[in-house]
Amino acid sequence: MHLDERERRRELYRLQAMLCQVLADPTRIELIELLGEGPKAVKELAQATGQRQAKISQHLAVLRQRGLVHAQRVGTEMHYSLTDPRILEACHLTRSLLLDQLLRQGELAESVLSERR
Amino acid sequence: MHLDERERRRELYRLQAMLCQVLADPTRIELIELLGEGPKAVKELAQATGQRQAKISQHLAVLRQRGLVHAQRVGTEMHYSLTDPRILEACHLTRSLLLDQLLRQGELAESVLSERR
DNA sequence: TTACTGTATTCGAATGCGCGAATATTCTAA
DNA sequence: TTAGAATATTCGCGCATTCGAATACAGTAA
Repeated sequence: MHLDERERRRELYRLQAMLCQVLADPTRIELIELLGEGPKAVKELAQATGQRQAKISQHLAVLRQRGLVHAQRVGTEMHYSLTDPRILEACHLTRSLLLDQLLRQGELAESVLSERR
Repeated sequence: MHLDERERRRELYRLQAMLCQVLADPTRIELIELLGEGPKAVKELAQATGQRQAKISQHLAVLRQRGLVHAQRVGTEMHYSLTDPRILEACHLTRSLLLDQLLRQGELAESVLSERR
């Protein structure tokens, strides 16, 4: 199957969108952050996030299917870890982008307020 | 309204997820890439992507509402531009992450194939 | 004014996602 | 083998998202 240049770029954008979709959930972001500290069992993750185990497993399944995390059996537990530290980097970059946005909005709000004084 | 530490972190993750959600669409990624080259009119963007104008406007509206792009009237046209070059950076980082993943999968496929020889 | 170009919005249908609840699976220890 | 702990999966509902089609709106030029 041969794709021309535009189709190849489109396909890449499609895959990239799927990757971003995985990052587009607060629970999954939290899981990635926690796994950034090192491998953890499902139970630990459930405890740390305060979420029900089934929910955590569901989100871990998504991360697993997309190849962002790796699971390993240790006795009766499953230990999850990030497959690539750059996943954490990507999270941090989008977060700093977000913080800048919030900051700018804050400044905007302040300047609007100061104009009214 | 006072939030404790955990709630504040949760709220941040929620906002970050919303930001990622915006990046989780192939058309929007393409628009961001195009706007990375400089400001462009809606018509240009529609042409460059080969998508219908209404669709482009819809996606631009999403980007606008989330503060990723800025719109400016120029005569009868609307010129869109990125509000922050780091948006492009974020796109590029997730893309390189994706490419690494694809590469690794490719290597895996190759090693599986070579084992069977 | 009218006509035209460029852009935005609305609507409805189809699809996809996240969640809780319930259930299944897998491993270990007795 | 049975019991129990840890984890995974399935199902169904409510909600959000995307798209095309149609329509509305804004600015310009005649």
